[in-house]
Amino acid sequence: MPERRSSRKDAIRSREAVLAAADALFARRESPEDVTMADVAAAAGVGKGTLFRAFGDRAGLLRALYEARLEPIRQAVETGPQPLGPATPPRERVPALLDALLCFKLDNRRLALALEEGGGGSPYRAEHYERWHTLLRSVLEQIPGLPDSAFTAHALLAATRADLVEHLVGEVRVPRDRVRAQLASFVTGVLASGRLHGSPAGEVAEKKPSS
Amino acid sequence: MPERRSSRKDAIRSREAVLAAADALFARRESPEDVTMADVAAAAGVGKGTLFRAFGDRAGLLRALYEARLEPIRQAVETGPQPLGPATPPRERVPALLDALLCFKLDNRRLALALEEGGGGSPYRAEHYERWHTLLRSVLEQIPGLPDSAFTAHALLAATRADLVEHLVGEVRVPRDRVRAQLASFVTGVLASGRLHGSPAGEVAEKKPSS
DNA sequence: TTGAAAAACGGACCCGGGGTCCGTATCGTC
DNA sequence: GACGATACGGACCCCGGGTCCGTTTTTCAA
Repeated sequence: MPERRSSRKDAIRSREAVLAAADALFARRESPEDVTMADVAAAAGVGKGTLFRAFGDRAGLLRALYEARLEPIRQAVETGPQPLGPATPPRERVPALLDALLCFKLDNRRLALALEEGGGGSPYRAEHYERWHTLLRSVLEQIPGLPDSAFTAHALLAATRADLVEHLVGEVRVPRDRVRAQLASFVTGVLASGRLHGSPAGEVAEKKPSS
Repeated sequence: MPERRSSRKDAIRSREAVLAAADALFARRESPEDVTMADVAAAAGVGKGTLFRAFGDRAGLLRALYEARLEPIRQAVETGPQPLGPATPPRERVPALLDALLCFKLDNRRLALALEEGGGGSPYRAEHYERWHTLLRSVLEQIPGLPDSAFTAHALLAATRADLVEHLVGEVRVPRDRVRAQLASFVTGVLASGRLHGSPAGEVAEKKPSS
């Protein structure tokens, strides 16, 4: 599987060595922030210069790792069978998407954590977030009765934030399947609410904040 | 209002100078991470040593600022009148609480952002989060039909995350009241879903993740 | 095959920011 | 006013991300 065209083969080997080493390191170490770039370089048997030339900066490395790991799910979502694929009816697809995302973060806790917090500024500017949000939004839009699909998409995605997942699984020690069930239940609730009212909300109580 | 007992008055003056300076800086500067400790010290007319003795570390300063700002809301929630106070019926209090929190983050975007991301590890270990979560959880518990109040509380709080708020208001330029309305609507939906089923969810589709 | 230009390598180096240390200044008490 | 206790401040240390450049490897044309 030839990857980078017009790249020297030693460059490609380095790149892959780094990817593998970083993956291993993030999986092994407790906290993402004590995986240093020098560590990664050393573990990959490569100089720091090489590492930074290949990925630009720390965020670049994280992104590359993340995308690589996410690829199968992306495929399944874009062109796969039910319940992730495009042919799935919205009410079924939304929970499936969120469950898939949750599972991904459960399986790649440290990595997701590293990307979302250290990833150079807001996670909301990352294009992988953009992708999930756009997708989820458009699927939600096909469900009648939901108030604001853009915001709802944000809110649902927020329920799968890496640090929340880490907190639940790593600190509170909630078992994996329990978290999945809770999220599923929450999503169900949100979707079900659409059944009740045509277009709720609108006015909100008067409020005079301190500032 | 005498604050710290058994502290020398110059210490108190320094402490307050720092608090004020930091507050101003975080409000003025675009991104929280380009407010440096040295900046704060300089702006307060104080040495770095003083600053660190007073607050321990960066996270400590952020926490102190945050708590100070949050104090009025805390009061209103613990011993205040409706709709924030304890006498409010749950179905009404939950949206009020979340709206108050949202407003707070809208009014203190940079600060909340700084605390949540740079605040030394997971925001979920911070005791102010703990407080909100415990409170929200207990109020949710009084509403029959909601699946798992602990998780629901997390999920609702996640919808007010500082970086999401910042994204919506600062990037997408959604007007303040719109965001409030959207959140309100979302919360309404979540609460309403309890009306439908006694104890939903439970089983979740089989899934074999990559790892 | 070869030789030279292009591309990649690697680690010494730089820089900026969080946090510490300790000699000096201030406070508070007797 | 003198002395112990406390706070001050900024020079200093450390560590991690990112850069630079002399050296090595690859590639390709002659």
